[in-house]
Amino acid sequence: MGKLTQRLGREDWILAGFRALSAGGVGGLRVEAVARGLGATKGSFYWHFTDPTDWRAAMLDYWEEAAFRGIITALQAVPAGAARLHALARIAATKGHDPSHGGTAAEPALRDWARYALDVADAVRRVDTGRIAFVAECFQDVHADGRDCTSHARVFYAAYLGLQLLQGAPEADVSALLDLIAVLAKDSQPVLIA
Amino acid sequence: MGKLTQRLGREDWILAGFRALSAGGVGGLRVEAVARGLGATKGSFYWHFTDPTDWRAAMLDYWEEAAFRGIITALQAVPAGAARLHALARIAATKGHDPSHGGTAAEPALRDWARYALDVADAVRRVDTGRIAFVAECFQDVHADGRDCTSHARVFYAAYLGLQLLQGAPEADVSALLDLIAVLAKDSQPVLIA
DNA sequence: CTGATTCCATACGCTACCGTATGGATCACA
DNA sequence: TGTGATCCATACGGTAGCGTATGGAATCAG
Repeated sequence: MGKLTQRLGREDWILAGFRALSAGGVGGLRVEAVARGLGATKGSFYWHFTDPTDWRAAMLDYWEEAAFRGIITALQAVPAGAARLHALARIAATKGHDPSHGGTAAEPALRDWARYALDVADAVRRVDTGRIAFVAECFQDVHADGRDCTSHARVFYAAYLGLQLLQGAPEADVSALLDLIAVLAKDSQPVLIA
Repeated sequence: MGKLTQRLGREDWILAGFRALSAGGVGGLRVEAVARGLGATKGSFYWHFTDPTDWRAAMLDYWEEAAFRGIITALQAVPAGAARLHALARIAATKGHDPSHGGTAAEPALRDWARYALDVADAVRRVDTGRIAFVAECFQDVHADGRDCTSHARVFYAAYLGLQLLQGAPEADVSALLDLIAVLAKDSQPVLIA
């Protein structure tokens, strides 16, 4: 979590913001409430941030960086091809449930937040397209011909998001995603984009 | 929308609640703010409801009924089999975008609300399992053998939810879902639930 | 140790919302 | 038209959060 110092930094407030976000949604991002959770007062807050708006912007920057790095760099270690896709399925279905890192646990709430704030929507869109592009590369590594796998990747990523929403058992989600990979990879026809 | 009367009924407040929910999320469900939107004051509210809690419970009942009826009764008219699955894909990818009915437009916000309120989570879970069961029936009609299609249905429904989250072009979503149906229906192996 | 800088608690006025109480407006119906 | 029931606006006190101002504590440089 935060450092062991008594004095707080911007990052402490940002991480506390993610905790509040995942616990209470966008409505939980209140200065004085989070301050109580940190054992501080808003005097600290208004030292590190000019506004709650400033705070939220900092959270957004932090998340966009972490969300993109998170899943993808973890997979760079796995050799390309089918193995990487399988690892992706396993990570995707399990990572959402660990509350360690603020950013990933708060992602559903952030996604809802995106519906009311334009800048949040932009950040989410950038992360999504980046992830989909990466998944498309994974599918292309499997097929080894030059075709476009964006549509497959998009459906797979959508299924991942949806399963996360359905809050089912992680093992069942893993097998469902693995099955979906198998079924999509077996499909030899390029997808028509009508 | 509401009736043309000046006096409001419970349903007017419920529908206004859905409008506020989809416009501003759970944080938008404030009595006095919604009252202003209705050209009324909270005097009316506290006549029809004892609490904001009472209000939200009524909204939840209303939604659970409408959300279950909505997609499914629209499909009972279509003959069973592949045609029904295709119609489902088309409805699923387009219905989310029309703001006519409060309940369907507010569904994403309601889904987020479910993360913080237990009763909302229960209602959403009931609707989801009902819809998945219906989709499973559709897949079974296609295969015409007795196998369990719940896993396929779950993945398809998850993809539908995810695509809705991704906010892409409706036509692209339709084709993606149709493609997914084709690919899933082609799959002759029953899915292993590991 | 001392001065300067960094960081934060406290106090204050302001706004928005909640919940209740009460009187008045409007409608149904005879 | 009158009368009871239905519906609602207004007014009030209470709570919670925002933003600022100000003094003081913690920390670091020298």
